[in-house]
Amino acid sequence: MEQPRWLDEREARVWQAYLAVNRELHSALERQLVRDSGLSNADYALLAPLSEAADGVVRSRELGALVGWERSRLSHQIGRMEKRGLVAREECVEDARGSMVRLTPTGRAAIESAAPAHVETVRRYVFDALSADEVEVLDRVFRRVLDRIADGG
Amino acid sequence: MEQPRWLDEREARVWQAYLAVNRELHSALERQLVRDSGLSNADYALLAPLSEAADGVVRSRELGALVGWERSRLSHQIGRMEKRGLVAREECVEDARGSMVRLTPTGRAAIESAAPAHVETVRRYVFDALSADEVEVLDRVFRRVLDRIADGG
DNA sequence: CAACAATTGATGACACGTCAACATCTTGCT
DNA sequence: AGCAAGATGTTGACGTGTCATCAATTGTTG
Repeated sequence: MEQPRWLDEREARVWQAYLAVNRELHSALERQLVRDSGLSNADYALLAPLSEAADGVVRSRELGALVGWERSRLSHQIGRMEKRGLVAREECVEDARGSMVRLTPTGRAAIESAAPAHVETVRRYVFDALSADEVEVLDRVFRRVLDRIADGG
Repeated sequence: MEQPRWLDEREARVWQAYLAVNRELHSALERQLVRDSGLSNADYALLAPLSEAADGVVRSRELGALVGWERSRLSHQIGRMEKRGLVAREECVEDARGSMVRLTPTGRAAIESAAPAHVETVRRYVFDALSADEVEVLDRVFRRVLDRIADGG
């Protein structure tokens, strides 16, 4: 690392604002979810793709890919949700290493009851504040940043 | 909750992209920090404002305000950093309830050695990918979202 | 000043996330 | 077939984040 290329004033402000949005949005959504339906952001992240799958059954590996989580994180979260009866683990027929995750009736009821208020909250805090042009800029920008991170180091 | 106003296709895509940026950026930065300097994002978040304060001493309450953390989170993190010798707690003279946080020489060495590579990583993943116009849009958008969340409910 | 309220910080319990290590199974190579 | 390499999932340890609660102190108000 030679001469560090520091952030200029505007960049530093935007970076701090990004960190703040992260923090505040995450905790606002978590509070709303827990209060209105007893689900956490982590619960919701898994229940959403499960509820969209045929029969509410998804292979663990694929569920991980859908939400972008590592195996260990996924396994721990599924374990916690299993204890509360939101999902159930089943053996995988095609691949004896694998494990299937099944959405229980309790889990389906939970996500269906949570979704409207959750989406409404996202809309209220985020999309109601944005013009169509701004949404388009965000789309491009987020995708570009993701590409950069994926392109390694 | 009457008719839920669902997100349209583009909004849903952008929301997923936002969640992915969060996830990937946070973990990429964490990995870089831990690898190159043994600090976590949480460590860095506290060391940065401490290193900019006169004498490296900040009252706990104010440090919390600077980084936007709740008291409990701050107290736990300071405790962990104190164990590793990065900061030290001292009594507060003006207010016997309070507690002062002091950056130790070890802590200062850590943040000064970590900062250049960390900033370089933020620049590489984020700001090098953005035009000046896009940075300006992000500035406005982030601020508007923060205002909405702060305006309660 | 006394009583009540608010602020500040610490703590324990528990949820969440990451890493390294492990067991098990599948795949690919020879 | 047989073996090495990779894939899949789980586990334990530990760092991180939130909530409820507590103790101590300060602020406010009658």
